[in-house]
Amino acid sequence: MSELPSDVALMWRLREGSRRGPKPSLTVEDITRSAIELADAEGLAAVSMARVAERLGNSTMALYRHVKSKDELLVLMSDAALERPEPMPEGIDWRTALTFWAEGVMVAIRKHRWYSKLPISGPPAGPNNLAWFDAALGALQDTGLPEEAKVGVVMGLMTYVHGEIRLSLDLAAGFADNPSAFSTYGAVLARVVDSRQLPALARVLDAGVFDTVGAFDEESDEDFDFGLQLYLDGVERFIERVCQGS
Amino acid sequence: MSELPSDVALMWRLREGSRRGPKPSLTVEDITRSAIELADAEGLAAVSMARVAERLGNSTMALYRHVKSKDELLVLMSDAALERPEPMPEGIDWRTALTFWAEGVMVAIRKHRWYSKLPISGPPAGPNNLAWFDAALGALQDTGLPEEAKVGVVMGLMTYVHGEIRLSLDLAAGFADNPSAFSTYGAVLARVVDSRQLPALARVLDAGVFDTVGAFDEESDEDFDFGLQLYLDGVERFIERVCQGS
DNA sequence: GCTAAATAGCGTAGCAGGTACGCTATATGC
DNA sequence: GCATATAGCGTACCTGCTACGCTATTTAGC
Repeated sequence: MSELPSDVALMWRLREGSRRGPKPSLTVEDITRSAIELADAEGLAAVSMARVAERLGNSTMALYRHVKSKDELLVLMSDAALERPEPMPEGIDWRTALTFWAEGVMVAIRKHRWYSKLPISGPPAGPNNLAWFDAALGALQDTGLPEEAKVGVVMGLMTYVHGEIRLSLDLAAGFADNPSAFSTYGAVLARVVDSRQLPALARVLDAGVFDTVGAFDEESDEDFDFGLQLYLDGVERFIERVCQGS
Repeated sequence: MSELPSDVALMWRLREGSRRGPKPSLTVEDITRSAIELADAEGLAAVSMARVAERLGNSTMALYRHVKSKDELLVLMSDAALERPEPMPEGIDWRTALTFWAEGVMVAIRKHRWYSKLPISGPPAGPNNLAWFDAALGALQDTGLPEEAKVGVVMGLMTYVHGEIRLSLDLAAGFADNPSAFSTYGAVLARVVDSRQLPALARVLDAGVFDTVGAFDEESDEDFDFGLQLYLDGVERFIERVCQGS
């Protein structure tokens, strides 16, 4: 019966109603929602305690009655920003299900482009994060993998998916800041790459692979799907290997 | 002959020596090295322009003669912190080579635990980053994949590797901050997970998978290798498919 | 009801960090 | 030598997080 960490208690709304004192004019949910709206509109850098309070018509310090610190607020945002996953379609195989899941993650996070800039503070513990975790584990239900292997597969998948999203969002942000740095990427590399020192890269440049980077598109899921399918091919082989006896 | 971005020019040391004025008492390299040492010793949060300048026996504002902004300094750090990759052993197959490469990345980044907290500002453009990129492309030399496919494979691999490292370092940092939050992770989940709402996760808990999370170890490469091998299995299948004619 | 205790909101202030600006000293090109 | 470009730096401004203490408000316990 140890104490739960305060952020976990807040995310699961476990504070028991204490009675005495004035009625709160704010709730943690209001604060979190307001911070998320602000981040959506102006980016994570615009989220300061002062700006959030201003939006709510309160003073900066009022927030600290509901939230221990700004870091705690960021943790709350990171769970609240993810909506619940859509329920999986019935009767699909694990591979279709994980692809469906991965695209759901991508769609959910793309609604909040600051998401992947949040610091990771610990393993997933909020209700929405755990719901996504559960959904991915559920997709592996019929594979016969042992539970521990399912966790390994899902953790690797999460790492890949979050990493890919982070990369594409950060590149998109960089592109928005400074489009010319991208359209000239091929040219910059050509200026700087010595084919004696970086021969493999020079071959790629010669093949013109980076000449079209100017056509950079945040919404392009090509790279995302490509890497995802590679990983899932690996999972397929792993399942065959582990479950060959059954 | 357009201008190179100033951070790229700095990383490749392309500033041409201009003559007039006092001799600089500082170089960009000094500043970068000093910032890296400070981050190694006290974390990225300790890296302020003031602290870096103090280490160098200069005033804060002196740094701005060499570096446009703190963000630019971070970009310089992100390239300088990676050493050059060790040369690949001769005569190994692509899979051994990429595993060797991935472990090299992990070792290199683990020397600078703040690395994965850096914001991503654009595609790799510094000499060290490009050297690593080249090394991974070189590992696929004999596969017969077209250049564009190599790039896709390597990008996916980088995403996975960096993501996994980021996750493990951030979790390790969280663990150092607050070990009890980790040793009680299983217990927290048990308190909070309802087996009706999150059935797959509940099964994992029942199987006791999270009971040993207390034995959290930053150095454990198990998860890293597991996911890596899954991905490489996928690459293997991809190569077979694409190159079946040859 | 009445009182004591707990609590919400908030004003103030301290501290840290990034950086614009302008001054001074110094080295070089002409 | 003199004009000019540049290195270093002191000052000052702004933004951001948050500790502290005051006041007003509500309720538990009597």
